[in-house]
Amino acid sequence: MPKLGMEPIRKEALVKATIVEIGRVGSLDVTVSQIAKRAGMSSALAHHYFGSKEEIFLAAMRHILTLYGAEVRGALAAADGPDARLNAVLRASFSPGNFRREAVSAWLTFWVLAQTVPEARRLLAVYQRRLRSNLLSCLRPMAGARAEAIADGLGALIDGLYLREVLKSGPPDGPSAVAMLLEYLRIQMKEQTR
Amino acid sequence: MPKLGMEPIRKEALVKATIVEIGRVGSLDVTVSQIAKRAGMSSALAHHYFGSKEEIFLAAMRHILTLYGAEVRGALAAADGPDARLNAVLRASFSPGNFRREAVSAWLTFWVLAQTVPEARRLLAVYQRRLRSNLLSCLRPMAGARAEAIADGLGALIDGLYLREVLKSGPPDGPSAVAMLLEYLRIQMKEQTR
DNA sequence: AAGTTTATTGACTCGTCAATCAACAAAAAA
DNA sequence: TTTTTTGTTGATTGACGAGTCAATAAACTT
Repeated sequence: MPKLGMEPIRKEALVKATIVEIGRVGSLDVTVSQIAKRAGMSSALAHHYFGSKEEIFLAAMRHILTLYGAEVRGALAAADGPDARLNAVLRASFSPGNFRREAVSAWLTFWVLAQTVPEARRLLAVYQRRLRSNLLSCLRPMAGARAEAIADGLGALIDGLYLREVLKSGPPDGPSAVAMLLEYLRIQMKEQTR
Repeated sequence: MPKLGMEPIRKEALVKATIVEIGRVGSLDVTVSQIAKRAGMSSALAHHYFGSKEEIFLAAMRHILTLYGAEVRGALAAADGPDARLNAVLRASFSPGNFRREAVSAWLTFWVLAQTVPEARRLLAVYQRRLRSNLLSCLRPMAGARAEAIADGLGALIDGLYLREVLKSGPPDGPSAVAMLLEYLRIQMKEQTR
């Protein structure tokens, strides 16, 4: 009973199933069959639409980055003024969604992928540039020439705090990570006035 | 021609070969045969001495952490006074050795492993505690009660900067990462005096 | 109605790999 | 010197997995 126009539906199902499966096993050691089964189709169909396992992973990575981008945009839209906007960007990186098992595994394994798969590296670079640009647009009004250095510091701190939160034992504590970021920002801004 | 007392020699060879192979492929997708071949023995012997692939990986992880620990200890021994000691600890995380392909892959894949393998998580926790304790012993004389917060910030910043250096395109720039850490430290210390 | 495109899968190929085992060799212990 | 322990590997097992393919069927085109 083949309905037409299945391609986007199947692809989306596969992408979501991929992320779930990566979260379930905690690595890229996921078979196309597992993914296809969770997405409710045969593995042959998965190959039909994506061609290879690597393409499936890259599509999943794009999806994760898209989700993150949407979250940031949403938070930014509701924020007024540089201060609130900066707050929104920082909080977005530590939202509950980013601490879900699937998201954590996705990020960690994508970092590994980025070592060797050029497209994965490119996608990661896109994300970092976007974060940096978001930070800069808030920081420039407040920090002027020092905005760049502060943005770089915040960016690295975000990644490091995220890594530590997700790998420590016990539940992650997003708010305390955000507090650390705000403290960093606070002393950087105080620095501003000599 | 079996010489006796081979066990430690074989194990060491396997551990080193494991790290090289992980660096070569950039992930844990390394076969026991590849490792054994590089270490100059049959895969059966690798299983004989380690029992399973996972045990080989954990031994490799212990080795990496041991190397790092030795590097820090060495740098600390040559440093006089809290300031110099702090400098030594920070620089040790961004030494050329830590930017070698094998070390990078090892750290990234161990982070992934730590999600699901308790022993890997434990080892990572040991490393983090040691780093924290090293930082604290330097910071307490300079920062008193604020030492803990500063140590946590430095720890996260180290991980985040490392991640960004190794995943960016182009060669990593250790000194600039260290400079960022020192800048963070500088403004934290300035904060000390209101 | 005939032909083309899209959807779909079961079966299969070809390869790989972790782990085991039997067997052999040499040193040490008895 | 017999026995035990230690070192070592080739061959094998048993399983799994990525990707292909032929075949089936529904929809759309002409």
